[in-house]
Amino acid sequence: MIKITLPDGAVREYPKGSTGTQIAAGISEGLARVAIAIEVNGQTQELYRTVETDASIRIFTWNDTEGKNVFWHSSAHIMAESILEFYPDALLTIGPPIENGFYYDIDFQGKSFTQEDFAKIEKRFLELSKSGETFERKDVTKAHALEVYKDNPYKTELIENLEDGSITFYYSGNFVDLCRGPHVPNSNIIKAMKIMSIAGAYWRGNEKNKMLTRVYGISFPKQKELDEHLQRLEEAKKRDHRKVGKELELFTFSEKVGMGLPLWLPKGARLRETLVEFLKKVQEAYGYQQVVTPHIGNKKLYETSGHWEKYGKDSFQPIETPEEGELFMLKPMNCPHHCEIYASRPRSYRELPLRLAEFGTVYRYEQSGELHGLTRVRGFTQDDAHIFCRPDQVKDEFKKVIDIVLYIFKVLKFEDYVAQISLRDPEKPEKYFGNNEQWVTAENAIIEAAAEKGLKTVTELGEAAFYGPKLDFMVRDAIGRKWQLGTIQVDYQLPNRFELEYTGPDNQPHRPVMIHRAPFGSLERFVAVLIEHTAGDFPLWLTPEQVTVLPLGEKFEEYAHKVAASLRVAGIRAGVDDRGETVGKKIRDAEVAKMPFMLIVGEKEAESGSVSVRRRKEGDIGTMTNDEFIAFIRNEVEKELA
RNA sequence: GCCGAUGUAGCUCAGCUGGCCAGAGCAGCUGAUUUGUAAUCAGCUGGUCGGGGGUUCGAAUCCCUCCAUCGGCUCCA
Repeated sequence: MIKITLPDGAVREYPKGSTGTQIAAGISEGLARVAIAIEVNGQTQELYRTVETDASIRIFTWNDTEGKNVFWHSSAHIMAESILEFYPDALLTIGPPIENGFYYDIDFQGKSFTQEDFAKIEKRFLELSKSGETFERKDVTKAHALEVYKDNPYKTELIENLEDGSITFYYSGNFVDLCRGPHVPNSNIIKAMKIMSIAGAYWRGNEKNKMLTRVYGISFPKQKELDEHLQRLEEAKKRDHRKVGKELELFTFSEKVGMGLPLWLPKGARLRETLVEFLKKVQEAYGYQQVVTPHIGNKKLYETSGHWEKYGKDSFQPIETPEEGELFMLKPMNCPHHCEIYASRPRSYRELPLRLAEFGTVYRYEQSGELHGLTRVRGFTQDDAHIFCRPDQVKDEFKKVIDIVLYIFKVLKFEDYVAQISLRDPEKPEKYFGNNEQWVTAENAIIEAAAEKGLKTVTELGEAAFYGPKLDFMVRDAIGRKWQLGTIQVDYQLPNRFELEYTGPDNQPHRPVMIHRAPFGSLERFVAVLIEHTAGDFPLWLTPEQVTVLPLGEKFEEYAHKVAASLRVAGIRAGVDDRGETVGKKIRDAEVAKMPFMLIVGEKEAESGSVSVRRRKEGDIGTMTNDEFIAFIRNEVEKELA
């Protein structure tokens, strides 16, 4: 007998050589029915494989990420099998599962594979999956593997890099593929499948290599789940910030101005300003000081900072002054400027931490194919700040920045987030700048700060920047998509390069530590995420226009304007819809434009100095005096920001 | 930058396999209507069919090229 430890710590005994299926069945029949794979001592494997020694195990189902990965990986095999039936000469390369489905990169060798092929591949896929294929694992020698794939340079390359003795093939139906596995017990659990799209992808992601055709697909255990998935995609399309931004007249692009350079329309600019004011106020409370620096900087500045060397090719190229021939760059980063502000006079340890904040607009040359709405642009504004502090202050400063980020998330209702702690790759210390002691201090400061703030974290080794470790916030929006927002990074490189110093209590010069942080990241990207998170239905405090006053006919326009003016004096963003349209039409337009409040004013209201309040999506909520309404809406805003 | 798709009025879209003056709805303008909680009525304006080149008696429709957008690849200080 062997001892099997379950995830909850329970230990059960099974006969030596039990299969994963038998172990699952021992836990419950229901689990055995939905089991997809088993993890044995950290290794995921097929359910039909046997367990020979004591082990701790987990059973994976469709509800686990690992289970989905196995499910989709097997689906990729079946899709490849289907495709090969129609394109026998196609060369397979790799076909992994991804976050939403799977893909297979295929060299069609000059033949074209188009959207017209999707339907027949899907049909064949379902026939094959229904036929109940099993995935049989076979160990093969390297020599054999190379022989089988002698006509496929991609697989040959993969095999070359594998260790002899660790190479496995998987046989399913008439299909065989070089594959590490594992796979589902039987293809018949895959009940629904759709090819989503095709796209070009370089072999091994290197643009010097041949471009392959990447076929994206997704599959599910139930047709209903596929339908729901497609519906979610529809919903995402409806929330697309490019579409909503156009509908709500927030921003636009112009070919004449240039691709990737957003133009903020009045309503978008209003929204953006509100966000800026909001964050400025929060930052002031936390002891930040605003600074302003120019949009261009001498190329030497970026040579000093190291950005020219490392990112010069991703910047707009320097502009030369006509007389002196000096080179200036559109600034790709604010930090060098801020370093110079720090260095503008001698600094004492007493004035640290020094927190310099700027809504700094930067310009970066993104490749044309990279541009995407507001999320990937060539000119954008960072909610940047640099904290210059003593090494022993790093942890406290981190905690304060975390507080700011969490407050923003709370106010904007990003309720589902994790913090990613990015540390050094311990195997490659030479990749990083700064001495070991500094790294250990900074990494521990981040880990402790996150722990003390009770953050849900994941730790990634090797994801740190070369100049320091960082903490990034990933949020899930209202429809479950992940976005990376705020970032906090420790930097040892810049203070050195700029030779920044402060005089310590010992009257000796010391080097400060620098923390880069941007809770929004960039305003452009943040607004895009916010649009998609809220579907354009912004919270009252943030929405570009809060109130529209609707006069019942010409006679009451004067009163309507008076009401709107008094609201504006009270700091409420209000306007009047005095078009010669019916009230019904104006209400409809306001509802469509996501106007939170509509004030209908006619004879009754004009006489009594009141307004009839209609709240978006709710309808008529009764009559109030002007002052009552002002108090009411202020209270609503306060509740949101509390 | 690369692969693929798309590009018709301000917006959303129709215009099939090349052939009468290129259409609709919304928006805009003009006029009438002066409205009580999600679309009042009528009329009008508006398009080098992304730009350029070519094939053809004839091109929005076919071909080439450039530009932009979309989906990916790569990268992201």
